[in-house]
Amino acid sequence: MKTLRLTSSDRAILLNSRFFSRLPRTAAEAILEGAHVSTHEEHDTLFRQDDPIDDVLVVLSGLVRLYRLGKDGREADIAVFQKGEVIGVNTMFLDRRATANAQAAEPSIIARLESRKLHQLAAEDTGVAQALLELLCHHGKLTEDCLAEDRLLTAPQRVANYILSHCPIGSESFSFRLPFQKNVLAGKLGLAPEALSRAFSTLRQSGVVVKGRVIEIRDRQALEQF
Amino acid sequence: MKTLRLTSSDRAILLNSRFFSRLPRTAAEAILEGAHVSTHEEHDTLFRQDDPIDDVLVVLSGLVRLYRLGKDGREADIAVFQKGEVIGVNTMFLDRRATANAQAAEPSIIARLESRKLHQLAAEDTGVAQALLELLCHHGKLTEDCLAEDRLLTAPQRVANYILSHCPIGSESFSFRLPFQKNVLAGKLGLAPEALSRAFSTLRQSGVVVKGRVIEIRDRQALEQF
DNA sequence: CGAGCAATTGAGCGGAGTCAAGTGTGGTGG
DNA sequence: CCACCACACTTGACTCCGCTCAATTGCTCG
Repeated sequence: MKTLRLTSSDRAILLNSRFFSRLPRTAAEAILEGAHVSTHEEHDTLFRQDDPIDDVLVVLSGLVRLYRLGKDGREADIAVFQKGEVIGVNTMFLDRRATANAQAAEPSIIARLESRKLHQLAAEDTGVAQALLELLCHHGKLTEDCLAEDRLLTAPQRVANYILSHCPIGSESFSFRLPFQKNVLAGKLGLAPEALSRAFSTLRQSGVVVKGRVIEIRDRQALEQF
Repeated sequence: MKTLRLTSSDRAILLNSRFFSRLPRTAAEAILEGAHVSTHEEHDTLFRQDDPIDDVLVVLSGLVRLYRLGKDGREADIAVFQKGEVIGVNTMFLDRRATANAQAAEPSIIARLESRKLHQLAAEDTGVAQALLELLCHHGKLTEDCLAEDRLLTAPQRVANYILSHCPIGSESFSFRLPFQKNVLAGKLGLAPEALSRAFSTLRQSGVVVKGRVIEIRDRQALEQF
């Protein structure tokens, strides 16, 4: 892992991200001041549970998996972060220690912002605080969604849900490309890879065709009531 | 449900709560200005998913269950709130609509704060924003814990965990009283009531004795490695 | 063309949900 | 004071979903 300064395209990605776009311009500039970039190969560990954390991470490209370890070594995914998403804001306001492990699930490029500085900016500028509040609420809702899905839905239902969440409203049939390996999707949905595979099989009879990473939906209705 | 003004003991409970105690004094006073109180019987619904939400709720006494409904009518608990805990901050920064249902799981007294006002205070005073940030991070972590436990632990392990989380560190044997009905605990742990019952049975062989709502632990070691 | 990894499929098992019956307990009223 | 009822909880029997392990297929890239 090498650490470098930001290129101008890095800056562009950051400034267009959901989080930065809600940030006051001056604050955004200030944070970019001390920012660095690191590159990682697939399976690189970014940090481990209980590690002290000094940076907030932003995915510039690639994919980061956040997971916890069970006593037996099994892994449970908490979240998966894609381009433009922010990791580690939680810890900034807790005890500054990671609550989970983070691992690159693809070759990835990561921006590192000084969390001290961000914290300080939030304490000076309510605009920054506001952006952080919205970010946290959004994350919170996603985690709650995940928890509810785990408890209410079967594997095929979860997968159907996931597919529908990628469907533009109003379209009856459509197709899209999975943004990552099926392995990762399985983790994100709280399933073993085999279970995901079987779920796709089951959904075939509802008009879902899977070829490689491309998902094709023929009958949206059938999916919705699954 | 009747709505009243705050009594002085209500104010005391609020001001001692985790959230208010982190709030600047003037802001706390300002919020209490427009606050009201409502009382609810067991099973009363406080709000439903997708309801527009104008108030942030604080539990003064009793218990509030937050849950989502599956298509088949099954319920999945997202969180359970006890005295002093705050409900509905998330929605304040999203679309102001409830992401779940809330129900009194006991006869309960609830304080209602104007979320508009709280939101405005957060936009003026970074101290308020800071308190909200900490609150959200704390909630976020709890939800993540929950998700990870669901995915990593069996029913007896979850129960063992719950018991240990109520154990003062360093004590080898101890006992405590469940703060609510087993029914509610089951929901909180994502279990059917029967599964909770069976889990307690299993844990008996590790030195857990359950009598009514009182849990007694004889051998902490045994629990920890369950 | 072959090596290696991703994904699928099959067989078997175990955990937890469901339904149904039983046990206990606290509260009410005779 | 006791009988009875209501309700929380427990226990049993059964089913089913999803995990595990293992074998196979299919891809991708050297």
